[in-house]
Amino acid sequence: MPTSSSTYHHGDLRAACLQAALELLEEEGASALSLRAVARRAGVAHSAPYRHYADRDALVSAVAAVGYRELAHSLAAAHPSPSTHDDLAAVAVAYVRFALRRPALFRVMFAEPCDRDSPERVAATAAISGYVRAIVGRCFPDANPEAMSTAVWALVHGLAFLHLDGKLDDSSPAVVSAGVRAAVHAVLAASG
Amino acid sequence: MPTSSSTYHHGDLRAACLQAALELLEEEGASALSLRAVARRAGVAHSAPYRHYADRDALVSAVAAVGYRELAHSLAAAHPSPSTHDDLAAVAVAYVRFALRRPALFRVMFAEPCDRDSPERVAATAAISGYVRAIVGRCFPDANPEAMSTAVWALVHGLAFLHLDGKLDDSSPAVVSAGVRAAVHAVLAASG
DNA sequence: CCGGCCATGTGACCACTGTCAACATGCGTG
DNA sequence: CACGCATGTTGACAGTGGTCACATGGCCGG
Repeated sequence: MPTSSSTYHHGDLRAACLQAALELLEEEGASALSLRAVARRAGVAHSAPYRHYADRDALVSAVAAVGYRELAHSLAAAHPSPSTHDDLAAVAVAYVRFALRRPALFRVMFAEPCDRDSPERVAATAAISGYVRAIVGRCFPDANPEAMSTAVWALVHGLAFLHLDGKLDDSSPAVVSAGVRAAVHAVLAASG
Repeated sequence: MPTSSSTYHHGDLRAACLQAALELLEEEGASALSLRAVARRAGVAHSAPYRHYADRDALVSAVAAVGYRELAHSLAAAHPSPSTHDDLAAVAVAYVRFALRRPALFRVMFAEPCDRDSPERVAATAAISGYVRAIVGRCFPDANPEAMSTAVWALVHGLAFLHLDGKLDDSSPAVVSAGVRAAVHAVLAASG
């Protein structure tokens, strides 16, 4: 049945499913992310993925974990060790652009009533949380680290979601970047 | 077939569907919000709702719209016309608590790849946006209104989502309120 | 007062999904 | 070399969104 030179056993179906899921998400959107579609794309029977993922949520969690890693990567690429307001704004822009570049993935990461206990997920979010805290420590040495980290992550995360939902102007990457930068600077300048 | 004293024609199935959808969301969670479940609860055939809502998304949009109205109500109840940082923090707390009190509804409002063009939705979000802008005008008369409004909404919205996703401590309402207040004050105090 | 129109509700139907259980295969190990 | 067990397959079931032709009966014109 399989198309070509294929053994009965796939080899690494677990990874293939993950790959297929990411591709589907990118190409067809979140609604196309079904276990059966994943199986089709991987060229296996519709129930084969169950050998590797207990249920749909398990697959989705694995996809989300990949997303967290890629997000962390994008942020790190924006600035190696942000220490000024401008650096912070640059990271914020990277965060929002990631969300707009991979909207379906971003939604899977945050918008699903997530399985908080998935170890992959908690590890990944802990990594992001730690990254934010390190930035805050450098940018705002006098602030309460806990509260300020929360606020910064929330601000950036909120910007991403509002853009994603079309609540803010997202007509071009340039205007998005400018808007994010302006928002970050506005809130940091406002003590009055 | 209908259970009791019922006419063939329901009377106001449109409203009944909406009501049923809200109840389902509250009682069973987002995954239980199906058109068929709505129809069952309203006591009509599974295809009846299609007379009033073109498809599932249309129903969901209507649900989201009532969510927006209720959110606006909760915010207004928190403080009639906020004008200090503390007032603002109180509104932020109300926003986050709304999200935690009605998590499924909140997700429907923001996490679905929304149908941006639904007139009900754009009107509702415009209302919230205007409300935020009015607050910002009073609290931060010197700030850029556009950028500052965006930032404030994003901050509060992000706080809500991070709590909802279990990324922040949400063990009790008191600690949530304290955390939100601390975050808002931290970011507004940080100019350095 | 009555007959018919048409919005509204019905039931059968399709394609699709998640999930399960019984079965087939063949790789790794003894 | 043969056998076990992880891996993949087949087939089935219930539930879902969505469409269609058809039934019903409230309301309006005559």
